Amino acid sequence: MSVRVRYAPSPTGLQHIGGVRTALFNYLFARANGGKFILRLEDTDRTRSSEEYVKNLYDTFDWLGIRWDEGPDVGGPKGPYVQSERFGLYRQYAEKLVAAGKAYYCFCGEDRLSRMRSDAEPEEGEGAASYGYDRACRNIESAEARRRAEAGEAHVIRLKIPLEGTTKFRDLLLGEIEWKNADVSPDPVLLKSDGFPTYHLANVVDDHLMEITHVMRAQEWIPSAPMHMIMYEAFGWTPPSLCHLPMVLGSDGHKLSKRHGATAVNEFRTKGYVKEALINYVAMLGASYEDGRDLYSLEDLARLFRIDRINKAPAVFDYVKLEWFNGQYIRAKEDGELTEMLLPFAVDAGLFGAPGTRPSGGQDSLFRSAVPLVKERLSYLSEAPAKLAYLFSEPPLAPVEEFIPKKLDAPRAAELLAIAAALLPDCDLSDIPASEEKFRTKAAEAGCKLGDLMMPLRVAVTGSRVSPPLFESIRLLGLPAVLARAAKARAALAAAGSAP
RNA sequence: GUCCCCUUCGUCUAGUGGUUAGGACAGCGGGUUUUCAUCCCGCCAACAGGGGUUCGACUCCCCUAGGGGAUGCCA
Repeated sequence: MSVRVRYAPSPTGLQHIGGVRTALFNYLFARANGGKFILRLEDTDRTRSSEEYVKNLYDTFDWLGIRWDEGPDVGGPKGPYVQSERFGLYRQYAEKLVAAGKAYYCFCGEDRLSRMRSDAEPEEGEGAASYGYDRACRNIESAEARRRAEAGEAHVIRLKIPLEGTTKFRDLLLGEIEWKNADVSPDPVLLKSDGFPTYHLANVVDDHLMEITHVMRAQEWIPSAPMHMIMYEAFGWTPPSLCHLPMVLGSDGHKLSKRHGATAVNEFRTKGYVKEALINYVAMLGASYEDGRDLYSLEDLARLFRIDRINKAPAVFDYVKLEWFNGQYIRAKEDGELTEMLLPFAVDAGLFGAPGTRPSGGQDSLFRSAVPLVKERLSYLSEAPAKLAYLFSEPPLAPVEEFIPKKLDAPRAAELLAIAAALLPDCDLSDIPASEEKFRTKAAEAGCKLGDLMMPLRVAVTGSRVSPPLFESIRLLGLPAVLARAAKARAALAAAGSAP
């Protein structure tokens, strides 16, 4: 039987790292085993589901380059792949369980249930309290229950969890897991009063109908696994293999959530993370592939993925390490591709005029030539515009002290700046080593280090002590502009020198 | 409260009875270098604790502790 796995998110929020991790592992497992990866939208919570989140889901995975073989947008033989479009199915299957005596109508209202829950809160100094539904409706005569339901009385359908005995299943990662039925959630709701299924029913019915062979989901689902097994048993179906993935935690050690910052994939994207880095990093959260390697492409991962290389313990999401991966992939990009990736960030940041302005022809070619200068200096794509701004507009004059090399003073800085500027017309800036050699010689004559000779010029040209390489910058900027900036800086230094 | 899962450097991990417990990120210290960065080299740093089993335990078993999760007409 060939492998069929699914990612079954509910569109009730933005896609975040946790979801991507689950999807990625399912995808990798399918690819590694020549199986199918299926997307199923679990939009059964009609108050929280929204189109906006569906769109975000598509955008996210489209960006990441993770594609499903079957799904709402691409179709497939087991559709529809949206649960709200399968509405009729669930009542039908729930009724089947009722008819078989495995489930029952429950007429308890929300008010009674919430009162019951708050009563169960452990009081100060009190011992064990029981939680969950008290099974009040379980013993209603079935004919009586049917009559009330048909009379229009609001109701849900609940699964009968056996009062005694145990339920066990074999988790592909965790091994044998056995539960006392008394510890399973007491008679969970299968069909809500609005006629929609709960996750539990929909997930079991659809996994069966869609012939899912392996369910890989986060470990937070372990407690509901026994109930699902009881359902498969009640339906007389063979359950899929289960594999509960370790959770991804925030730096505070808790389940990843909005509180942890930029966990929505969207935000990583706008901050300038590249997809390869995100995929590589997330794939390594809670799993390993081969020894001695850090960098894996999606294709590598798809080939190497194995369940027995997954870790059981939860993993903490580390932004710093992700940043390292990002730098690695940025540097690995070919210049042309990196330029295309950087361009939107430059446009948005207003590098070419007002934010949103496209580059002119000249700006475009300048930008292309400048990209190699920042490539090794980027952790995120979004950092590029600020680092290159001095090439596109004159930077504000730096404070005087910025110009002054260590242990020197303003007059000396002005002098070195003049020497450096005077040397420039004699340099062939397309030959960096030669230009550098000229400067080195001149620095020796002037009795200072090369760095000291370059620093005032660097600050004059780029507006900062920290900048991309200076000779290349000067070449891109052109001599006239550079000399003008140098002159302006000299004037400022002179003024500072004459003031006490 | 109850139930379940987990436990190797700060973090991600390798390890499947005999290793100086390896790698990566971070940190620290050097080197290359026109600044910054890249790159290179080095250092620091872990088997939660206690019992067993065994000639021998990070590896197997038990207990304790700690962490996490679940306990919804949300998924």
